[in-house]
Amino acid sequence: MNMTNLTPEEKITRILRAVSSPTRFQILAGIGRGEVCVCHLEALLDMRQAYISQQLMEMREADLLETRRDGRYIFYRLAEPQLLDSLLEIGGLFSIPTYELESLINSGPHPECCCPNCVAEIQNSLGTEAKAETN
Amino acid sequence: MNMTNLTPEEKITRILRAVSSPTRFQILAGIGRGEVCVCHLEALLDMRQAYISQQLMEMREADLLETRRDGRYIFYRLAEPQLLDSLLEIGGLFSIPTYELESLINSGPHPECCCPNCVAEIQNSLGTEAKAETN
DNA sequence: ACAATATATTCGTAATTATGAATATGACAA
DNA sequence: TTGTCATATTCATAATTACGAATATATTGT
Repeated sequence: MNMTNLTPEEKITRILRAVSSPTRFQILAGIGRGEVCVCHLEALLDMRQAYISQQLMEMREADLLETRRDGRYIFYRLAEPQLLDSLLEIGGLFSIPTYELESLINSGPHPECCCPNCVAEIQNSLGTEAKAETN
Repeated sequence: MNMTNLTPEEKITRILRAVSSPTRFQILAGIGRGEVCVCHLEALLDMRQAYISQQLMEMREADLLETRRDGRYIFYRLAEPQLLDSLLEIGGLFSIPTYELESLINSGPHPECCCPNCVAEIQNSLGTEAKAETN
């Protein structure tokens, strides 16, 4: 699909449409400003893996997401993390408290996710925790 | 439809969904930062009246639009005109030139619209034009 | 009261989207 | 090379949405 011959309204609504389903918004927020693997989202959002993959594909086709492969893990990240800020801003215009949306935005590892990112971060915080205890 | 029991993701996507169809985006932009009547949009966008009304209703139900009646005309305006800025911003993030979207945003009267607003403004500019000619 | 005009609503159907079930692929470890 | 795990794809169908045709309503001028 060549996008250069889209009208301006088609271009912008292609983006908007991709985030305008509650499920996809949750997934987008679940990815947050960093990068996460699919199983992370699975644990975080309690959705079936196949379903998450489908929605990720839709957002990827709309150029919202980019991916990086690391072994058998595939990490997703927002192509434009600032999109989250714009969406919070729109929420603000319509009286949606920022903290409500912010609370959906992922940050940090998930205990049930076993991807290298999460495992590393959890080990890390266990370390500092132990170190803190020795004080 | 009581909105207080919606989840945050439902609240925000209710707004996003309402602007995520090319037709509705055109109408929203056609209203612009001021207020216009339905027949204005009819002339501007070359769409059928009934169809425009339907889409206006959808956006009104999503609280995007407000109305004012003046005789047999009903004027629509954005509940939050800043929404346009946020949408342009999102467009910018995804390489949609601002002028492309800006060009869809209505400003000023339409020669084929006979509502009081348009007629007044056109008369007005004819006046200044005539005055300009006398210089 | 009636005609004309601006806008809204209802209804039917075509088109699209959502979403589950099943299965495939690709990478790694043993 | 086989099994396992992470992720992707395909397919079917339920649910929703798009959008035209027809008609209704509200306001104003006559």
